[in-house]
Amino acid sequence: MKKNKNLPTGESGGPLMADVAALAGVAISTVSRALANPGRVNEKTRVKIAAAADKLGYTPNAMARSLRIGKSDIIMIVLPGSLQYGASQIIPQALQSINQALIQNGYTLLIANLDRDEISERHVLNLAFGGSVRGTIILSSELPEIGGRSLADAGLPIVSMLFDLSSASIPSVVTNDRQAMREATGELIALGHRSFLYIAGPAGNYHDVERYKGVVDALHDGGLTEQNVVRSGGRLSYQRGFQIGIEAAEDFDQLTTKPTAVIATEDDMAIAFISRIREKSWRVPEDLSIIGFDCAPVSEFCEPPLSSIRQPVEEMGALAAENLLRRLSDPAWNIPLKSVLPSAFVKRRSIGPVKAA
Amino acid sequence: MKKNKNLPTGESGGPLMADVAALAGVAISTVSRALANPGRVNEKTRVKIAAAADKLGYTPNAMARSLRIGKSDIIMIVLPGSLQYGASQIIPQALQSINQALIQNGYTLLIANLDRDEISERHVLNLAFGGSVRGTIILSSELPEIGGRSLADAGLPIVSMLFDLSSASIPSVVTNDRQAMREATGELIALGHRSFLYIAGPAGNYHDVERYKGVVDALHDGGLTEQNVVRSGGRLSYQRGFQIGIEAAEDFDQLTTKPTAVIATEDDMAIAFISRIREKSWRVPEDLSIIGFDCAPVSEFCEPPLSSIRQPVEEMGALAAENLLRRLSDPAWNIPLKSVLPSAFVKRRSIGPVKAA
DNA sequence: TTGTATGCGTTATCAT
DNA sequence: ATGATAACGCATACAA
Repeated sequence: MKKNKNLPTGESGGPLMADVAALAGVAISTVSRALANPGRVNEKTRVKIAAAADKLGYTPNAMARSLRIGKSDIIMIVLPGSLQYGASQIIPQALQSINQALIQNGYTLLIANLDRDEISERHVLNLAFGGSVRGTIILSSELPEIGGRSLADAGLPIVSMLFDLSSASIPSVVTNDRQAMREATGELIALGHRSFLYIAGPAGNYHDVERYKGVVDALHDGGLTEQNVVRSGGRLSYQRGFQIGIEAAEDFDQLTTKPTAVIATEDDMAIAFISRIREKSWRVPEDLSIIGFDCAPVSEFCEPPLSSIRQPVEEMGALAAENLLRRLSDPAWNIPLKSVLPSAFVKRRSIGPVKAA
Repeated sequence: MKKNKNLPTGESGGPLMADVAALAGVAISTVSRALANPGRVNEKTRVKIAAAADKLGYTPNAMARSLRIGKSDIIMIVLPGSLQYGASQIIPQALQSINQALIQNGYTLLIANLDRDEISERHVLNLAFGGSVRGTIILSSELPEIGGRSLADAGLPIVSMLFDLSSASIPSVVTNDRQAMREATGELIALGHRSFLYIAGPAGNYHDVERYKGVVDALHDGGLTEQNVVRSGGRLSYQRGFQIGIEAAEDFDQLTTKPTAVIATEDDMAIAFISRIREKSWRVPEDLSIIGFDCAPVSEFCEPPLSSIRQPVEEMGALAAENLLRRLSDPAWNIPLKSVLPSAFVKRRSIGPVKAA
């Protein structure tokens, strides 16, 4: 293993292509071909080179290769914030399926920002504009944008997931939040509920907006209006789902006429709400029906098991990754601007008929 | 913005240092200096160059830079498997704090694997040996190792976190699992419990082994022996924590003499166990006391709120990152082989005095 | 202080 | 089918 002498600094390097070439007794360019286009080299020399490479434990330098060919194999994932979405696990689940698709095609996953502060934003843009990255999957309603640079202008293929960014011309893979919530709320109405508490996510957040629209749709379906719903929350981010639920329970406590059903934008809120409301001797679902959203893994082990809406997270992740990969291998192909995969209501014991007055 | 003509393929490139140099009317090397060592260039030219760079929206090519200086700013994280550790969120929490420390120092976080299959292992090793990566943080008891290559031999600084790999000479940041579990079990003994069900993690897993040792320590402290504990589980990975809890509840059902306290290696197991056992009309803590481990965010909203052990995850992540960064900036510095940050027992309503017989 | 020239490790073009 | 050589974009030793 020849050491390269002029290494400016840092850890010592491993064997180079030149070392393999020397050992195999061929030119560097032949080694390059043998490794990349095995078909365009004599089988005998190919074997010889492969043996040499193996013996030396040669691993190609990815950066040199990327620099030369003008593209890398790194896919950047831009997250909306923390991975710690309480119990919901939506983001980790999404990452899981994305990663699987990427890695099987030889790509590498770079997590760009778990926080959403300025230093992280700048970081994202440097990566995007700095040539290190081949494409981007974004899970956020806002594109990183700072100092006149926007992620959209980095010349990289972008796909969005979970958030509908199609209006910004970014191909998006989403679920039918609105319709799913409409159906779920419909179930409550069918059970006789006429008065609701809606526990909201962050004000203006895409999911909160869509899901609340679904609630209103259902109200209209049932001949009701927004008058029938009281909103709570809207001040904190999804990362603080439990806290939102706690505050909603306090709000509920203040209400003079109590709703008979509670609809949370997300499971964490519902879970914390139930916990607090039960401490005040409210029974679920006898006194109060409650539904969440996301079908957090823990939701079926709650007391009572939480009715919720299951998103096809893995399918969305896989499709988003698939779309990006196809676009990368065929720049002429246009990713569908919007793909919608359906969610499903999962009925559990947290809802029941409205209490007879 | 001059287009570079010979781009082999792919997305069009942005402005280069040469473009900035041309616009500013200086040599490329001067631009390089102005951007990297602002001190070693005339202030006037520096301003001129900065203006030109800004106007063109210049972002340095990270790969070219890395190739030239022989080191990258990418830190690779090797995970034990899925991010979806049920509700515990330990891994995501760790990632969060690591990322924060890294990004503030100009480093980038690369998630090497979300699964732990062969293709991922190979991927990890290619990254490590391929020069793309500067250092590694591993959260796993097993070093990627395949085809004669081991992550340990990549010539990269490695730090471990959550898992004690100090016996393999890898600097590790861990918590005192054993002692923490000893204290928690001691609490149960102090409450009068003499007969236990231990819900085990994966057989041979570092955390399971350590924590169980702590249980045994406590038994001895109290003049008891392993005879006083029945083990359940040990067949599934932590990713299936809920499933382990379900099966433990079934095991419990079969026992002729019932333990009065249950100790789970991890919260998910405890949560699922409680859910199932309550369905069979067991009351917690009146009939049965239960503790978990990790203090999952959701644990305080369980019914009843779950007693558990809180690990200083963020502190561990920060320290691991800090150690790695210090090592990178000072190769002569030796990272402490083992750092132990203490966990703390959090007492909640899931435990109580043993029922009078 | 600034410019010139060389090389990082690889791929691709062009001869042979 | 293979080899010599020039680039990819940047940083640095050295010369001016």
